[in-house]
Amino acid sequence: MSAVTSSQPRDIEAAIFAAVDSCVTQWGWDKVTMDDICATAGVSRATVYRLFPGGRDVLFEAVRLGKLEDFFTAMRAHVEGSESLEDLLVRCIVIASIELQHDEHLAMMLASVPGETLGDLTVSGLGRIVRVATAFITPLTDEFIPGDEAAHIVDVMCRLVISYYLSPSSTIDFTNEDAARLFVQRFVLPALTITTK
Amino acid sequence: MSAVTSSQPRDIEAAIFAAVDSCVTQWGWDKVTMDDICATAGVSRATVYRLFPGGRDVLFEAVRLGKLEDFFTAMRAHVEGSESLEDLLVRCIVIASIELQHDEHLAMMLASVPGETLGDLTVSGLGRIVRVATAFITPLTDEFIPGDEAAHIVDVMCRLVISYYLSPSSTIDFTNEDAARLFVQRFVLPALTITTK
DNA sequence: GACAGTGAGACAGTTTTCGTCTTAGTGTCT
DNA sequence: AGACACTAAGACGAAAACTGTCTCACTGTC
Repeated sequence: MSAVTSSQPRDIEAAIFAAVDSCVTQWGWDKVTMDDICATAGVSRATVYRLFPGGRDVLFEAVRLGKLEDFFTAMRAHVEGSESLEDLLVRCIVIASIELQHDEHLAMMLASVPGETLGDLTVSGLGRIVRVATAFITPLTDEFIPGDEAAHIVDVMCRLVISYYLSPSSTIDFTNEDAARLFVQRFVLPALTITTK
Repeated sequence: MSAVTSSQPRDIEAAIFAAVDSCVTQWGWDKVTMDDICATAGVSRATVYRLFPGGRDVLFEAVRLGKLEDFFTAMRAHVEGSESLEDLLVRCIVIASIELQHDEHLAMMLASVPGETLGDLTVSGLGRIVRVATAFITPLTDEFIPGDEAAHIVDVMCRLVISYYLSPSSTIDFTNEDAARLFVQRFVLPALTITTK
């Protein structure tokens, strides 16, 4: 995108990221080796280890972090400018749920431990997602409720979205806006300790 | 299918075959381990090694042999009763080409060496396919031409079908019956040393 | 109870993978 | 030209995974 005068370290990094994505899509986290990634990226192992000191863990962590940020950045763009807390929450829930359902690969990316199955996602990967989600979403709630309350709400909502994604319910469908709104109105907003605008 | 009085050794074998198929489809030959297969089949490793003494190689060989036989059995059923050598050859070519194109997974299954890519198929896997194809098809040509001549024809046709599958040509499309027939008429039948019925 | 078949897992030998390192090659600057 | 930064290729030992064999306990059937 931007001009790079020397050789293209950005391009190489991007190629590696793309290679990881491609390899994971093809084989899944467990089956991918560093050599697979190097070969796919058309890059030597030395280069990968220099760009990502720490090896496999660091590289995969970087990829997952990138995915997470992409996801929440895109989501934030879609929910920015909400005129009420209710609108904001509903949009977040619906968009996240739809996106998760649409891209199963994403869910694995979001998980913390590489080999982690979707079933195990609730165990260790969840905390991570909740943290990032909180960091990304709470700024948007600033104009409606104080930070600590927002963190609490986001935490709960995040867990619910993931739970309903992993194990859909017949009574609540978070990919449906009306259902999500009804849920927010009944269970979330009344739980607030202070009055919202 | 048939009644089995004791426990179901057939079912277990079938489960293992299905597991191999599933695993290979999901990860490819290279990435599949015996443990993957055992887990997928819901069977202990001891059982797999008892049913397929020799381990991985024997098991995979059995699976590939089964696939090969399925393929050619199905094909033979479709071409049986051809009323002329021309018809027989054309049908074989078209059906094999379509089937190959339709099921890419099959092509890998047909290859001899597990890790073999499609690109390498021409090297070592080809001989195997040609052998089996010859064994399955030549009986059908008996009423038209003598065995040694048939083997020669099948050999050539087999290589051509695979070649055009691996690297399609703009001039000949073996999945098209008319094209295949034209080819047989022009290049194959005239090459026969004796007169066909 | 004898028996055949199975699951679970320990075991050693082998192979693969990881992460580090060295070497040589390439293109860009001064 | 020479210094410099970056890379490919691959050797290397350590760690991990995989393989194939084995034993043992369990579960049904005869």
